[in-house]
This record gives sequence, structure tokens and C-alpha cells, in this order.
Amino acid sequence: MHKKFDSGEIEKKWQAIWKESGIYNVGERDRSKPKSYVLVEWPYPSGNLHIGHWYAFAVPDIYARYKRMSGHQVLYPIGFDAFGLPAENAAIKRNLNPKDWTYENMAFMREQLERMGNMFSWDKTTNSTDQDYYKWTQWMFTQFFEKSIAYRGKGIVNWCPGCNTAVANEQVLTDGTCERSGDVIEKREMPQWMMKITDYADRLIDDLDTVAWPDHIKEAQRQWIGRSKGAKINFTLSTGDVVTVFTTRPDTLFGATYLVLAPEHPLLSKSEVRGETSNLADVDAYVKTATQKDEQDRLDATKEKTGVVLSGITATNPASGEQIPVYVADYVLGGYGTGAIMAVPAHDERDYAFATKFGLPIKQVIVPCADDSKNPPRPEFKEVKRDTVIIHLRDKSTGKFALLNWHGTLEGITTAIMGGIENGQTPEEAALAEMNEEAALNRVTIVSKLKWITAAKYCASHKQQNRCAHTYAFLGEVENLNEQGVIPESESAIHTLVWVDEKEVLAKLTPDHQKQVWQMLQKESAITGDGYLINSDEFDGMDSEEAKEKIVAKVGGEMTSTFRLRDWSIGRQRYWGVPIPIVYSPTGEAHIVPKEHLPWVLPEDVDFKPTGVAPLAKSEALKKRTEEIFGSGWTPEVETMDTFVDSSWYFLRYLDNKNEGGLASLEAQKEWMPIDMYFGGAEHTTMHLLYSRFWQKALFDLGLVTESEPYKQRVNHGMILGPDGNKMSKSKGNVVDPDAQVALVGADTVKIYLAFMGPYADSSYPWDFGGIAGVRRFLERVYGLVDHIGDSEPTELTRQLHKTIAKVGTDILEFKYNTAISAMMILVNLAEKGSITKASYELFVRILAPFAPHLTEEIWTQLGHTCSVHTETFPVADMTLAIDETVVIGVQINGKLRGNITIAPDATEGEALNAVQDNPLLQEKLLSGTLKKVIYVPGRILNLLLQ
RNA sequence: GCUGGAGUGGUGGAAUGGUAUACACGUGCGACUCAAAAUCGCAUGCCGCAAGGCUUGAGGGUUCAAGUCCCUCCUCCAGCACCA
Repeated sequence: MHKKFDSGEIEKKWQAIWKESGIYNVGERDRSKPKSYVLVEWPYPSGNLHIGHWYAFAVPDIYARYKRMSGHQVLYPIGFDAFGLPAENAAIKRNLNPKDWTYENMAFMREQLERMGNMFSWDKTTNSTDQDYYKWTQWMFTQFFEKSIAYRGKGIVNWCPGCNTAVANEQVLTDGTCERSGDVIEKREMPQWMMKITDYADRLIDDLDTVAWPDHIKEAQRQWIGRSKGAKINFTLSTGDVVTVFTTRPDTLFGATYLVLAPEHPLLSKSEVRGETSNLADVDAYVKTATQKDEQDRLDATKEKTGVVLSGITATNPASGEQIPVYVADYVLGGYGTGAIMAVPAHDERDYAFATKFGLPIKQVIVPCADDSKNPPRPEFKEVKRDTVIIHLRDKSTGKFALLNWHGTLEGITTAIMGGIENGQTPEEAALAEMNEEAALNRVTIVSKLKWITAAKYCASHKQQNRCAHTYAFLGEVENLNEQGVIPESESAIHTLVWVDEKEVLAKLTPDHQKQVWQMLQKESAITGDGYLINSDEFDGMDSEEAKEKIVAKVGGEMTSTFRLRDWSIGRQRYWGVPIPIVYSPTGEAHIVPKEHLPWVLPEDVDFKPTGVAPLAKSEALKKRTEEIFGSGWTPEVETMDTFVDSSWYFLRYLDNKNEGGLASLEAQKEWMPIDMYFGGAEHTTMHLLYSRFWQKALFDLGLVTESEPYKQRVNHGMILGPDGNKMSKSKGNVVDPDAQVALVGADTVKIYLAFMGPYADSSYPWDFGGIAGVRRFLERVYGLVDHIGDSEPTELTRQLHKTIAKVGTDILEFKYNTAISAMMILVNLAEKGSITKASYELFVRILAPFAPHLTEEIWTQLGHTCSVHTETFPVADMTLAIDETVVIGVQINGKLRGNITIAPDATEGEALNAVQDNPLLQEKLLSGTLKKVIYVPGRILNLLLQ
């Protein structure tokens, strides 16, 4: 009889043994095994592990352990991201030093992490506040400074009054509040330490194609970076000044009827411009109100447009030569593009709204295609001169014409049908045969079966006509085609035809089919909505895509990209961070602190209460140190770094955490990088994940790292919600304390429960106390199976075991721990009903080991093993033992389920039908009609079609 | 508005186009018990006494067969949003 399942005792015992033996330490790279670098985001030492930490670390531990048991050498490190504001705030509140608070927390949390029972590679740990760590953070900064990747910029910063420091754009939420404190962010103009992440914008987007991340994360980064391809075009003002505008639609240049400058535009303070502006007072007044408006107000797209003209100043449209007015309006943003736009009211909603309000002319230069609802003035199709039409629909990815693609497919089908008819098939037979062709199937849903046959008949009776005409048979009424006359076959003619007739053709289809056709075209062909040019001199009739480059070339503009991404502001006016290793000469010039003086230690003689002035400014020690090293009159930089800098390279330090000569040796990186699997929270998508990719690329360019992309694969986990379905919070009183749960049911149970809630990626689940009790019961039954060990077991159990082994392995790799656990539960339920052999039980214990490391270790030793179960391999399923002798399959009659039969999985159709005859109920139903057709999918279904 | 993703029992969720609702929770009934807890057994999508019928947000389509593929619409979640 097994002992009672005392999870507390078992877990304590094995944790001590594991720690003692160092079973989870990685040590040197063992090249006899493939490597697997599994990373979780290092935690901030806030003082206590919460349930979110468990979800973030304990569940990925299943993955890491599975990899290890599957023969990989796994690096699964953990550390602490220990600089940051909360330490300071807590220290102020409790009158402590932030360092003491942080180190106490780290010691406590490390114990908590050990109680989790993960296979953390503690021998590789590090933390960002360790001088051996931040020495290299500083050194990298100095390298970047010398390459101008880190620079002292001047500009508007996001000031958080709650944190008393500037924060990065990424740390400002969409509602304009600080992601940390929740306070409303203010704009302040001040010098700032910046990282030139914008220089990497293209690579940060393009290299996303090389990583195995979920599409939604990649897409979120792409959107955040926000690349727009377009052109910069210069307009000359009547004052002789030049305004550069950025536009994504240079093809509409002839339609630019005015310019708009952002209120922040530097030209507005130039004396030439001011001298020529006759309504200067109005302009200044507008600029003043516009720039003082709060950000939210200004970004409200729904509000009415405001602006003011620069009287007395005109600009020359470089394409048309027309003199056009210049406005200042706050719908143009100073911080994006060039802060100036050419306004094309005919083809831009915002410009249209502004022009309408200010009575400005609207000049149409593009004839839009049918779905181009965004262009306010939509011409009727009849206005279009047929002979100037080129094409209006374009496939973005292939550059081919959308309708032609589609048209061409139909044309191919037509040809096949014609072939069939020529070979003696009736039109009906030919049409039906072709419809069953796999390649055609996707397309034919738009046209009913009847239409196909009608069209095929038409083809048969009009053999002399060309294929284009036949194709039309599939789109419209046959009579209409006759009116078209002979249709020329050249490509351009097809374009013209499609263009001219599309509307007519669509009109012939039923409304439902019309929609389907249009949807299909949009979806398959990625229609841009562009058109062809009119009112544009020599560009008239040109495709708008082609016209973009040609027009830019004509006016001496430059094709270029603009990004939404701003440079990363990394200076913080707070204490508990990495001091920026810069000193200023007596003349105010910035110099790096050379390597021999690193780490540039954070002084301790500081009153760190936030005042808005950097606390380090008050450090006598830092001042003294600077003068001693660099000379009298030299002053230190007093800002510290954003903690996202610390976390931009921690995964490199893990590899070589004791290296005194560099951040991490290239040899160590070659052994372990890139990170094979990175688990983490969704909140880091456009912050940590973006910053660290940038940091890695910048290091790569300096030859300091071996990879330009750090993370091969990424999975985001969701959040664990309170039992009431809300986010856990003290104020709601719905916080679940993991320590209490562990004390109650054990770490293995908590871990499996978290994994059992549902698929791991991208999902959040409410805590359920009943649910976790169920998991505990499961483990108790697992333990209790010891009493069911016997000399033999039912074949059914052996079969189920091997199915389970296979399923658990594949499910883990797909982060579907829930179904893996479910399969093991099914197995245990089955085993409990009879006996299980020791060998089978051991196989089961080994597949459960990644999920319940303590319990399985305990059972393993009780079964007489002296080695750890965690040094065993993950079993390989013997699929020959997993084959079912018989299966129960459903029997459908005319597609409706009417019963089932029990047959061999590989039974023939005849055997299946015999089984049906043995079933009186089914047999009775079968006799009610004549059997016309039998569809039999072995092991799946038998469908009998009766007359 | 744009871009992604998701809608399945009372709940979390499961289903290579092939018997929808696995597994777990909850609930009900029963066993054990003086009693309760724990544990075990049975039942549990909906309507219906039953036979049977209905059911994966709504509607249509393709298919012998649709939760799954296609189209339209609705709802929810996430990211972006006066980004030229």
C-alpha cells in the first residue's frame, strides 16, 4: 500500500535533493546533444511571486523538461530585472535603501521560485543590478555612443508626473496615461538621451519574416513601426523657402491644391516667412492655441478641421506649376513625416474635409475603381473614356491585374470544357467533369451549376468565337455576349473589356453572387483601390502605380519611407537604475566613461526622493569621483537608464554570466544562440520585444553578437484572472495567492492545473478552486495506481498508453498542455478499472514527469530506481501496440447518422456492409429504399445513399 | 475607420472535412456514515413519456458529409488610428 500523498513533504524532500545534486545546472555545453535555449522573461523582484509568475514560469517548465527528456541539452535560466521605480518608491515609503529592499526581495523570491520545482539553470543566473552585469550595460552604451546610436537629443518628451521622470513613447498607453503609474502624461521639452532605433526600422520590419513568431505579434510590431512607402517632394514658396512634404500618393501631385504645415513647423519662425505673412497675428494665435491643446484633443479625428492661411504666401506645385495657398493646420502632425503635406482634397478624406470648410478647389486627378469609396467625389462609370482606360485593379503581391487573373482562370476552364466537347462529350458532361477538377473548385462557387451548363452549351454552339467570349458566358447572360460582338484576344483588350464591362457583368449576376464575386476579387487580388490618371498632362491615362515613380522623378523628388516609430528615449531622472556612463568636460562636451572605469557605480549618498531633478545631481561622491578621474570642472551625467535597456541583453549574459572580459563570449553565443523558444507576456510586444531586437541588431553591427535576431520562436501567454473573471487586484479581493495554494495542494498540482485550463498561447482563464481540486484528485489517483500494479494488463490499456505517449509529446510541442493532461487522465481512469504492469506504469510516470516533477520522482524511487526520473528519456510510443482491433464507426443514411457498427479499422466496404446487415435497426432503414451509392471511409464513417 | 483573432453545454474547454459536446468543474441521484466531510458509483446539450426531432453567434453556399471550407451580417477581444 502506498503512503498517503503528502505533497508538502514530497516536494520539500525532492527540492532539497535536487538543489544538493545540482541536477538542473547546465554547466558546460555538451555537444553530444542538440541545444535548446528556452527563455522566460526575468521577473522584477517586487517582493512576492504572484500567480502570473507561476503561469509564466511553471508551465513553460513542462516544455523545457520535455525537451530535456527528449535528448536536448536545455538552458532554462532565470534571473531578476532588478532596477526600476518600485524599489525606489518602496524604499521611500519604508525609509530603506532601494538596494537593500531589492536584494531582500530577490533572496525571498528565489526561495519561492525554488518551491515551484522548475528545472531552472540556477548556475547561469544573473541580475541587472549586479555590478558585473551593469558594467556591460554601460560599456555597450559607450560603444553605441561612439557610433551615434546613442545620442543626446533635444525634443518633446513624455513626462510622467507620477513617476517624476520622462518615459518612452512605448510606455504611454493609447489613452495618454503612463503604463506604470496610470498618470496622464505631459509633454515637456528637454534634452534627452535617445537610442537611434529608427535607423533600424526597416530591418526590424523585414527581419520579422525570418522568425517563427505568431503572425499577430509580428503584425503588431509592423504596425507599431508603421512603415509608409512614399516620396518626399519639394515645393518652393514665394519667399524662396522650400517646403518638403511627405506623401504616399505622389501620383496625385497634379491634384495638390494647397499645402499644410504643422503648427510646429520650423518655417513658421523664419523671418522671411514671417515678414511676408500679412496675417501674422492670426497665424501666431492659431499656432499658440494649437500647440497648447492637449494631445488627446488634437488627435481626435472626428472633430472639425481648423487652420489658418498664410496670407501673402503661395507655393508652386512642381508638377502643374500652379500657385497654391499655404495653410497651417493641426491635422498635420509635427512629429510625423516632414511635418508638412501637400493637400489633395479630391483623393484624401481629411484634405477633402478641410478644403470643403475653407472653400478650396478640388481637382480630381485619379479615376478610382468601383470600390474606392474613400475618394469623396466618385465619378460615374460613364464619364470614363473607354479608349484611355488602362486597368484599375492590381494585385499587390504579383503586380498582375486582378480581373485578368480571375478572368484567365475562367478562360482556362473554358478551354478545358471546349476540349471535352470536341472529344465528343455533351456540354453538360464537359461542364460537370471540369467542375470536379480540384483546381477549378475554388472558383466555381460563384457560378451556379446551372450556369456552368448553360455556359458550356453556349461554348458548344459558338465554337468559332474566341475563348474570351466563352469566358463571358460564365459571367453574364449569353444573349449579352452576342451584343459584344467579336472580342479581341490581346491582353490590353482584355483589360479594357473587363474594365468596361465589369459593372454590366456584375449587374447580370444575382445580388448574392455579385457580392461573392466582388469579395473574392478583393480577397484574392488585394485590390489597391488605385486607378489611372486624368488631368495630369503627359501622365494622363497612366496607371497610378506606375505614375508614382514617374512623377517623383519628373519633379526631382525622392522615393522614401517614413515610420511611425520614434527614437527610443532612455534617460530617466530617477535614482535606481544604471548610471549613464557619460561625463561632461568643462566646456560641456559629452565624453564616455572609458572601460577601465566601468562599472560606473551608482553612488549611495543620494536622497532619491523624486523631485523631477535627477537624484544623482545631488551626489557629492559622484561629483568627486568624476573630478578625480577626469579633472576639475568635469561633471557627471546624472540620469539613469530605462530598465528596458537592462532587459535588452540579459539572455546574452545568462550564457556566460561570469565573464569578466566581455558581455558574453562569442564562443558561448555560438553554442547557445539564438533563443529557441521565448515565452512571455503580450504586454511586451512593442516594448521589450522591440527594444531587445534593436539592441541585438546594434550589437550585431558592432560584431559583439553572433545573431541579428535573438528569438527564433515566441509564444505569448495570457493572464490568470480571479475566480470572478476579473483581473486579480487587491481592491477587488479576488487575488489567489500561489504560496497558499502550494501549501494546500502542492506545486505539482498548481502547475498542472494552470496547464490544464486551456491552450497556453494567447489565452486568459479565470481561476477555479473546484478545478484545481480535480487536478489534485488526478494526482492522488496517479499515486494510488501503485496498488494496481500487476503481472498483466488489458490490451486496451496498453493500446491507450501508447496512444497517450504519442499525444502528450506532440501536444507539448504545440503548447496544448490541456489535451496532453486530458489524455493522461483518460489513461489513469482506465488503469484504475483493472491492473497495470510495472513497465507500463513506469512509462506513464515518465510522460508525466515534466508535468509533476516531484510526484513522479517520488514514485520513481518507490518503484526501486536509484536514478532521477528526470534523467530518463521521454518514452517513444510503439505505434504497433496502439492499433485498435475494432473501431466503432457511425453509419449515416443519406447523410444523417442512424446508428453505428463495430468493425476492424481496416475492414473492407463489403465487411462494413455486412456489419450493417447484422444490425436490425439499420437493416430496417436500409430496406426502406434502394441503395444508390456507398461512401465508406475506413475507420471513420459509412454513408449509405438511398434513392 | 484600419489590421489581426475569437464566438461550441450551467463553467473552463475537446474535435486530421467523417459518430459534436473528449477531459475537468458544477449539478442531481445513489453507496459508505449516527451525521457530515472525504471517497466511490450512476446520470447530466436542448425539446419530448417515448418513438423521434433539434443543436457549434445569425443567414446563405459548396459537399455523400461542415463547428471545421467559401460568402454576407452580428457580437466580443487585442493592436493601430487626423500617420498624409
